[in-house]
Parts: sequence; C-alpha cells; structure tokens
Amino acid sequence: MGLHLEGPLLERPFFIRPCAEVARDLLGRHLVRGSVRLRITEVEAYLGSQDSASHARFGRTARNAPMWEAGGLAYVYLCYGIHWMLNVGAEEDGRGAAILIRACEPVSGLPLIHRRRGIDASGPVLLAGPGKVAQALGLDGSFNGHALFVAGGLELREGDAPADILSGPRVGIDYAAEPDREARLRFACVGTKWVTVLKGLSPEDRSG
DNA sequence: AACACGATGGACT
DNA sequence: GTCCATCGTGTTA
Repeated sequence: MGLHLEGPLLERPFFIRPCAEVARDLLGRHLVRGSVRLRITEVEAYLGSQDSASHARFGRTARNAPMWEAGGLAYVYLCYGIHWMLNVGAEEDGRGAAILIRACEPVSGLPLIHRRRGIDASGPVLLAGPGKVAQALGLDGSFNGHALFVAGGLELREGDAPADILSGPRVGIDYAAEPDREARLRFACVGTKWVTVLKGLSPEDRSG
C-alpha cells in the first residue's frame, strides 16, 4: 500500500482558469507536505486588481508578486503580524487572482499536525481557519512563490470532490466596497464540520 | 520616516 | 459577546 493511493499532482493548466472556478474545484483536493495530508474543505476566491477585498487592489508589489504570475504558485503572507495565510494563485499571468485556503480536514499526519498546532484536538478547532491550516503545514514566508504543481515541498494533489458546494460572502473583509463585500466568493464542502463559519453559506444554485 | 491597520486566533467576561 | 498580541506592508508626507 501507499504509493498507488497517492493521488497525482494537479497539473498547471488546472490553475489557469477563472479564479472562482478554480476555487470551487479546489474543494476536496489534497494539500500535501511530507507526512501531513489535508483535504481542502473551505476556500475564498480573490479575483484580482478590480476586487476591493483583494491584496491585488494595490497592484503588483514585492509581497503579492506570486499572485500576478500564472496560476499554481503559493502566495503566503503574514496576517496581524502573527498568522501565516496560504493562497493558491489562479488564472493567467497579470491577473492578480488567488484563492485563500480557509479550512481543511486532516487525512494523515496527525501527530505532526498536533505538534505544529500545539493542541491535541480532533475537531474543527484543529484545522478550521486559514492561520491554522498554514500552521499545520509548517508554512512561513519562505513558501511565498512556491510552485504547488511540482513534486516535493508543498504539493496540491487529487482528492475526492464534495457531493455539493455551499457558497456565501467572504469573511473578514468589511473594508471592501460593494458589491465585493457581498459577492458569494466563499465556497465550502456541503455537510462538512471543517468550516470556519457556517453562517452565510447556502447551496449553490445548480440550475442551468 | 512615521503611521495605521489587517483575508486571525486564542483567552476571557 | 470583548480584548488584544505583533509586525510587515502600503500609504502618506
């Protein structure tokens, strides 16, 4: 056992699509670093320079440079001086689009996850939150710009897609202008307990 | 060069 | 619900 259970890496074209589409498609995929494997359960799409909630609203800077490359690079930044946040770049270069990984469920590597998080919990308190996900993966600024479609280091691999998708407004962006503040750009796996805030989420309209 | 503040999380009332 | 740690970043001057 082992190797044949390892889903293949996502290839680069996966990321070179509209940001919200990639965001929905990231649900259920696996983030892998060494023994730690996490299944993505909640994400937020940040659309680019025209999105007043996005770091891309300032244009290209030293910090957010990975957002502006072609999709598939990690954008990792420090929030509140304390918490590292993991984003996945999307779309073609020059767009500034990226997806924040907000919550995951553990698949393997619990001992290391517990050690990095500093708690022994088994519920959502362990991995529901963008800072928690990055901490569990042992990420810091040195991962900014890391290619997620390359084996070794931090990887994005196939997983199992959710039965259905919930969507709702993004969290913690009160500074954004309308309509960005209300845009339904947060996505989560239906039925999961591994989600930061259930309030505001509802099933996507699948008609059409 | 100074300043304001944040895509949060944990402790606490 | 409230408070606040802690520092890199972008803004303004």
